[in-house]
Amino acid sequence: MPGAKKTFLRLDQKKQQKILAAAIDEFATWGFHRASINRLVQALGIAKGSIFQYFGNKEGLFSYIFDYAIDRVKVSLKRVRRDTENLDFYSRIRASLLEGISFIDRHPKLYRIYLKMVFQEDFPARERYLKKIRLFSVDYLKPLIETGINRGEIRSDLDPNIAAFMLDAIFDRFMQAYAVPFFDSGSNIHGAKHEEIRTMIDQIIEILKLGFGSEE
Amino acid sequence: MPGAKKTFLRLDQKKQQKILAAAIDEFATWGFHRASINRLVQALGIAKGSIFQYFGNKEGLFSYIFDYAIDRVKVSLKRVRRDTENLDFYSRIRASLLEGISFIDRHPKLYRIYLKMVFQEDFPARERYLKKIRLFSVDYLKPLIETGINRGEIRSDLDPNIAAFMLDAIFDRFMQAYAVPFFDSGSNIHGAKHEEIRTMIDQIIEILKLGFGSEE
Amino acid sequence: MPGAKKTFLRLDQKKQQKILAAAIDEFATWGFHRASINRLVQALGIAKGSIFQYFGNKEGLFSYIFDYAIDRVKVSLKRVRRDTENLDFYSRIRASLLEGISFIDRHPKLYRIYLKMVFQEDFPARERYLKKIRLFSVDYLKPLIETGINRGEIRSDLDPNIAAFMLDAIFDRFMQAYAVPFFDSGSNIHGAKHEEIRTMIDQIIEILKLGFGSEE
Amino acid sequence: MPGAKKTFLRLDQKKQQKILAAAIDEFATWGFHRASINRLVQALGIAKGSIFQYFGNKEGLFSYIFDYAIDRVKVSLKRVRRDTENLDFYSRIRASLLEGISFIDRHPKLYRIYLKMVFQEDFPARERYLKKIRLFSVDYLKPLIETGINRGEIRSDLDPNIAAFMLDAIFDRFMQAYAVPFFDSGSNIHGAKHEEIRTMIDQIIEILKLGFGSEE
DNA sequence: GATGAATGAGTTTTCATTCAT
DNA sequence: TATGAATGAAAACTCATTCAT
Repeated sequence: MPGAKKTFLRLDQKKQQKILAAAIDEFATWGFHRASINRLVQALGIAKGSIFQYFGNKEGLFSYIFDYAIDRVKVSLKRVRRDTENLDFYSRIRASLLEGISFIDRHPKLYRIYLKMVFQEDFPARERYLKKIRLFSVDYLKPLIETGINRGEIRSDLDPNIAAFMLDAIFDRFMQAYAVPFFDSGSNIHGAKHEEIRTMIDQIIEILKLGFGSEE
Repeated sequence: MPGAKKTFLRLDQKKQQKILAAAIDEFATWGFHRASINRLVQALGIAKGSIFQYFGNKEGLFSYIFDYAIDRVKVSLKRVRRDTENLDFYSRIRASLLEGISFIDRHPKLYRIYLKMVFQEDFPARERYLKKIRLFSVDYLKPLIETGINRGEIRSDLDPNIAAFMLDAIFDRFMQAYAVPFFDSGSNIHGAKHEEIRTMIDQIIEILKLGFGSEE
Repeated sequence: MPGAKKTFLRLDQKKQQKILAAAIDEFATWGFHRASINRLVQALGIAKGSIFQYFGNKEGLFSYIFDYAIDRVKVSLKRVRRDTENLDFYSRIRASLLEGISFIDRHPKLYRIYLKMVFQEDFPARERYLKKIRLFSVDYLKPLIETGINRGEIRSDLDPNIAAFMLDAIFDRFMQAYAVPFFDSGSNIHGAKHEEIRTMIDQIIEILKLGFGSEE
Repeated sequence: MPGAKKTFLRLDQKKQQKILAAAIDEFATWGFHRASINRLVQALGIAKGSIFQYFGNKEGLFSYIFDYAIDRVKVSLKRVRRDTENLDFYSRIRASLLEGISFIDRHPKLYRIYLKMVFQEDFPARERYLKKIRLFSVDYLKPLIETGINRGEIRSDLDPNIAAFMLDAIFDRFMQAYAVPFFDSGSNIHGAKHEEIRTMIDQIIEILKLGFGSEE
């Protein structure tokens, strides 16, 4: 049911973009429940009724935003996969991590929406959204791992599911640490120069190599 | 300023416990902003004004709950540290991870409150709360790592800060994955039998050993 | 910021008038702080939210009422000034006093709002409102006095500022005495027949003539 | 009914004074309705129930404060009357005005309570309080005027009631202007050096002499 | 198709007063 | 006599949604 209505899609691109940007702003700043349609239309200078005509209700609007975000990620990772086809497993993971933080840099608000969605359990239709992400994560990592095993870069006694979980966990936590200003110093990585982050990633890759790959 | 007033602390233990439990329930279910004092007093069968006499305002109530949660964690980890004093570094990390998921089993609501707090950036006085946690995490991990280095269980060329970050990240992500019903299957670990989790932890420990310790 | 929103100004005149009247009633009866939006919308038979859509908040509503009152006074005094252009100074003051009590007769509630505003020091944005009045009082009295001095009706050694203060004081206190049911009898003037008030004014004017004008 | 109960009067003087001072503070700052018993007992560090045992209810407390204020004024003016017995009428009025502003300097809070009481018409039992003041004002001014007429300092064709009204008006307005920070500059007298105020008073006295006394 | 006025249940917070201890 | 916990009505304000124009 939710999502964009034809009325929205018939608008000219410029207006669609404007509404999209403002809605992303609102949800990223306030989360779903505290986001205010009042404030949104105020900022946009359009009628309140229009939003409901375009998206049905608040959730419809959010749903559209979320699908848009997923699309951005998909496009982004597809490019990495294609560009790294000939590299070894660890280089591909490394490239993916770099792409992850690059994505946050380019779309910080989209990532914040995602984070809020994951941890605010009372989100409407939260499970449907999460399923989309899960499928997507598996879709992306599983082939990488399998190719790695086939090529002998990962020891064959490692359960691919466990490997996927670990990679997903590292991925996720690394991005969280990068996006959320969690710590002021010490173990914090946000604000660190990209060089330092690259060093961190290299260390992680090193550990993965030792842990995943050391067979002989 | 916020926290429990004398008024609350003077109540008999039974009533205090009842209110504490109901408030934890409310915040864990709804997060801070969507939690409703109306609903809370309804559930408790007491007057609305009483809550404000006990805690000053909504934030005061939350603050009290949060401090209570931190105390639980402290007690919990202090025990682990004491009980594992004579074990090697990796065994201690392993014990800490096990204690972490045990804590979630015993206090699932407290952990959910914590998660929401971390990712809802518009939380009132969020930074004050986060500082408490950060200090605490550093207080706990740093000595463990240093002892490990001194004992030669961790290679000396590893930056203790990086090590702390990685451990904190693994810790945190593992607990998140355990607490949040993120995935329905596959790489999900929530709902997995404790046996399987133990196996996962063992694998992680193995990787850490290889990554942190392999010096010679 | 505060004042009427477009939403209010777009309503049809009849409804605007009805709301205006009811709000004046509420503020005149209860003052700012004790005025109740609940009671107001109850009396009007409209939804509570509407008032906030019209005026933003309670202060916005008050602000609108106050500006309306100032406008009434301005119109009223402008007329006096124009109608008495050719009269001498003392006749003009006399006419102004008469207009003052006539204004109270026509708009008793507006005057009561004004009085409460002046003496309730914790009023929000009280200073902004008072500034409006002060400017207005000076704007009105100063030219009158200067013209009087130029025409030789006021002795030239009288400080115009002192004269303005005295006139303003007499003006103000006279109107207060007229509007506020201060005394039940004796020195009270409220409820006195207009004839008697005219006599009082004449005596005051006589004193002013002797005090301000006796030069030779 | 309202006023202080025996329970209050039996307290030792120090505690009575402390409560009196705190209550004056509260009422002067917030007016009657916005004054908070909660805040008062908080500031005093005594039990909330005590206030109700001492004064019955909020109005009883206010009533006691108000009576206390009237007493202060009475004592103050009685002294002026006695000290100026042998002076002429105008000197006595002059001395009274000076005593008025001196009273405000010594008891600014009491005067603020009075002002709020006069203009907040929904005050409980407001009329009873006002009657006290009226009687008092008449009691003070009438004898002064009559003595002045008898001594030939005031022309005999002046209605003593009108004279009393005018004096009361000037008195009152002058004190209001002194107490309330009404104007920022120009015609404002608050904050003016006492010297300047003395000059103002002298001019007013001069006008009164011309207006009241010029008989021959 | 666009508008925006109307709605009313919801929110947190304050407060004078009562009364059992 | 003193205490202070309990009360609940009242306050200002927000908001997603509806629907007549």
